[in-house]
Amino acid sequence: MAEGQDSMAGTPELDFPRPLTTVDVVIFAIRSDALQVLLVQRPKAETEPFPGSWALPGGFVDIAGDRDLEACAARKLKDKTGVVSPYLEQLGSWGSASRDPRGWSATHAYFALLPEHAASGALAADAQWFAVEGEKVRPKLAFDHAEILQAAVQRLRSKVEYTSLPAYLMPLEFTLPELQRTYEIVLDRPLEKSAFRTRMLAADLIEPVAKMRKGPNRPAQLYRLKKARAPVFFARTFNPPG
Amino acid sequence: MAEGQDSMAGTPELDFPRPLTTVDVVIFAIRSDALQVLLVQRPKAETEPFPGSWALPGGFVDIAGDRDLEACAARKLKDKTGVVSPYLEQLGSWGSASRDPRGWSATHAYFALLPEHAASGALAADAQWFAVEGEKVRPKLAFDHAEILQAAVQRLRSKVEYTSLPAYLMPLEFTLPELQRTYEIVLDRPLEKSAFRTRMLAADLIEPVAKMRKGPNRPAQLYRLKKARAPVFFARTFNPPG
DNA sequence: CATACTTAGTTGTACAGTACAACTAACTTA
DNA sequence: TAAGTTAGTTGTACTGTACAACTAAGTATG
Repeated sequence: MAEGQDSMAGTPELDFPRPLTTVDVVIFAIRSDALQVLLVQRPKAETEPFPGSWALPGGFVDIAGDRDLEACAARKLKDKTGVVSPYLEQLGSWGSASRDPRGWSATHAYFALLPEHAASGALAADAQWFAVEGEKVRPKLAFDHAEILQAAVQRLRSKVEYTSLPAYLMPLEFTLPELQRTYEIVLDRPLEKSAFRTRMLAADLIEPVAKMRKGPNRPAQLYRLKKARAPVFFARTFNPPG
Repeated sequence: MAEGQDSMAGTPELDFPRPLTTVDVVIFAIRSDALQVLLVQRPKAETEPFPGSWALPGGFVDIAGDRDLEACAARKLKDKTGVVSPYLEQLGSWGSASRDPRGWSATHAYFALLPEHAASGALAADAQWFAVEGEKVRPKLAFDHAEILQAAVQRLRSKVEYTSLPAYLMPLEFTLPELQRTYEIVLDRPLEKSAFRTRMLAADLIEPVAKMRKGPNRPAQLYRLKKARAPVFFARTFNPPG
């Protein structure tokens, strides 16, 4: 990067205007059999940009308190949901002169996956879950957050095609049909049962626990994630294109 | 993100310290039958951080001149290589209190793919190509640029497994064996000839031109990219894992 | 208590795309 | 004309999925 390269050689000049720097987090969970995302309502004071609008949780980097960007994202996540260490992945950054009325700003966007039980915990007062419909949510979002959300949904859907990411949306113990249902909700299309089972069991990702999920019909084997598993990558996508 | 959420409600306070904001570009090309990356030497003045070290091309965002982050990355690329619109993709961002001795800083990293002829053009005086060895280069890099380079190489290798990205490293006209060689250089492993040809020809990515590449042995069919082709995604990786 | 219903899980065949290997084709050089 | 090299094709095997029919195990209902 050569920080300082743009300034006078030999006399680094750091005294120029800097962009605003923020971090935003797209927090996903499966709730009510649907993919949902957590939004916060912006303060209603007219001095604020987009007063009263819904927005992604986030805010300025605190250069005194935040060690790095990921710690900043984790802090915002914890502030809004109380959740401490879920799946957290960097999504990308958006920066331009026009995205914030207060001036040139750049945001570092992350996305997080929460299991349902974590998503049902104590929310911040200004936070609320919204169903993802297509690649959008109902309310009009502040800033360029609709674009960021769209990128997050696309990234999630794309990775779900060939990774075990949805495992992070599951409770500690779950059945294979439940995991398949989560895949189907995220991908918004049905998957084939036997191929799904074969793939998941071959992936060395989950292990059976000595319990069954009882229900109104045949009980299902319960599984849990093998400990400390990074997401698994599959060599193929699910339904071949064309 | 709710920019401003961290400040007092009703009285947005923008008068707090902001991180330094930079953009860095990892510029790849195939040169001398190897994957190479463009580095620049930092000014030698002792007032600069990492004086004389090699670093990724980049620098501060110019909030007066740069419309957005990508325009800023394109500007840095053009400054160093003269190249105007190659393949340019966002890689990620790195930000922490410690990565720059001048204070809390965040960089937005991009990576670019250049065809060899573009990479051989007029370089900036402080710029030079280095072979990528493994996921590193020989010289010790300034800041956290070794880490950024490593992420770029990993991203490139990973995407090459299932996309047509290497097409952007090729000249306007090329043969299938040449394209395969480019894949092999990036992946650092040999690929199977017939499967490679089948995949590429089935991808509707390239079209033959009415010319042959002459050489000391059997001539090869020349192809070119179909116009305005976004990268193609394949449903499988090349060599199945395991 | 038998039967229907529902969901869990298995089995078998077909198919697509690649791996692997052997082959043919076209050119140069000696 | 023969040898060497690279381009390009062909055929068989294999892997993982698609598709569909099947069996298994429970509940609900008469």
